[in-house]
Amino acid sequence: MLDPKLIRTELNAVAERLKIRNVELNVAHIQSLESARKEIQTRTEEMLAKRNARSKMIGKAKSAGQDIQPLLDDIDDMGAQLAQSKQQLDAIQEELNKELLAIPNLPHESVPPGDSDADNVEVDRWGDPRDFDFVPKDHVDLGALHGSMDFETSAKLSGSRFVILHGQIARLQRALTQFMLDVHTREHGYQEVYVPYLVKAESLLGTGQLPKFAEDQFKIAGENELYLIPTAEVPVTNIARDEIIEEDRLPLRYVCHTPCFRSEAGSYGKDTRGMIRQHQFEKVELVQLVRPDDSWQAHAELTGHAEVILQKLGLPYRVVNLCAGDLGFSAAKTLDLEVWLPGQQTYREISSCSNYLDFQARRMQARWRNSATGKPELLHTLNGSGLAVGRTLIALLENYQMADGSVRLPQVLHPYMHGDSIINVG
RNA sequence: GGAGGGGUGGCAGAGCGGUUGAAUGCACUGGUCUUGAAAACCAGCGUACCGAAGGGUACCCAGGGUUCGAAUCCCUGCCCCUCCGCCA
Repeated sequence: MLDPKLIRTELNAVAERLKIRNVELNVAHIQSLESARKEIQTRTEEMLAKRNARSKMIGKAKSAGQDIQPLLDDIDDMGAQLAQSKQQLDAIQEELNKELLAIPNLPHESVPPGDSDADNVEVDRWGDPRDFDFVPKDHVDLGALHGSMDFETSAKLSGSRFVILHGQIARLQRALTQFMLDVHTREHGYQEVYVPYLVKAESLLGTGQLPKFAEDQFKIAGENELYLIPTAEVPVTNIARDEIIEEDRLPLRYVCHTPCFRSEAGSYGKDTRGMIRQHQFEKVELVQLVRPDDSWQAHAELTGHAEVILQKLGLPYRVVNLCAGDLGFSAAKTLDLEVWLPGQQTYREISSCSNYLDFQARRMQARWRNSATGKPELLHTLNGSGLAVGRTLIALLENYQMADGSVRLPQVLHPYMHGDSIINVG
């Protein structure tokens, strides 16, 4: 959520800035709501003040032992009027709040203009795509060759966009997860957390998936309103919801491995082949809660932490600055890491590292105590994949395949594979 | 699933329906004292909204209700705790 003060005082400037996202703010509507709110609130509070003063007088008279009956007789009935005024105020505040919750974050000045991923700007590139002396297969063909990536049986169990992994490939996914967690906890100073995979609507509201993107979430049946998490970002960031964190505990750096569940509504026909876009996938997520002054520095560091994984695995990638049109709802800026996939001859997103500034923190009331002012102030929140495990698995298979379909594993993974250096076919 | 007990400021913890935004302690900030620190003492110390200001309004888990007046009484919901049962 944007600062309501900003909406009140700089509405036109906010609307102007949001145009870069192709978001058209209904300025007139918000302005009329706001001025109505002001008027009704003032009127309501005046009535309340009158009522309070009167009641206080009765209380004084009574404690002084005076007869309060004349005072009671004198009271005109303003109850109905007050109730009506209160109701109007509630209604208008609710509507105003609804409007505010639907406004996306303001893009940072370094965010390039543009409408789609075609307008994203490459800012860095690491590693050279390997030269193959044979035609590299994609991960689906490789998986089939190994007999350990099964989309037919998973479809029988659960429908499309699921997978069953077997044997060494299943183990490789687990190895990658352990490897990533170890690097981030041992080398980058993150604390490992384990969190619930089902969350309340409030938590999704806090990070910005609700109310606008309800159709992207899996909501479970049952008496409790719970959702499967689309990313560990939701439970981990919400740890700080309604909390005031002491300054000496900052920055908080969490790393968390969870499955992620996405309905992928609206992506029909997109990435239907293989493991690129699944309803369920594994991810290792980095989350940081920092002092506002530190968030851009933290964003650069966090992105670097995700890059380290790709570098250690020897996977070529590029860094892309998302254009305004491709930027997520809550983010002020996002750097995507895109890994090279020889089977597709293209770079594909494997990590998304975002700074949300105080946008999520305001929704969640996640605060810290500023020792300079002594006051609680909003935190800045950030997160990034470190990395998407399923896509890393794909990238490894495709980049390290050999002519016969076997896969040579990078050194760093050998300990996690019980010393195996190659995944052989058959 | 059964039976009880709770949700009050950063924390702990009081609070006959009336001058309570809320005692007290801790923590925190400033001051006195001290070479310095500790201790002691004094003072200050919630959040949000409206207003140029004086000031006003709201908030004691949430939502309703009773009342001239609700942290305090009633109802509903949510959450937590204890005991019993069941269970990976």
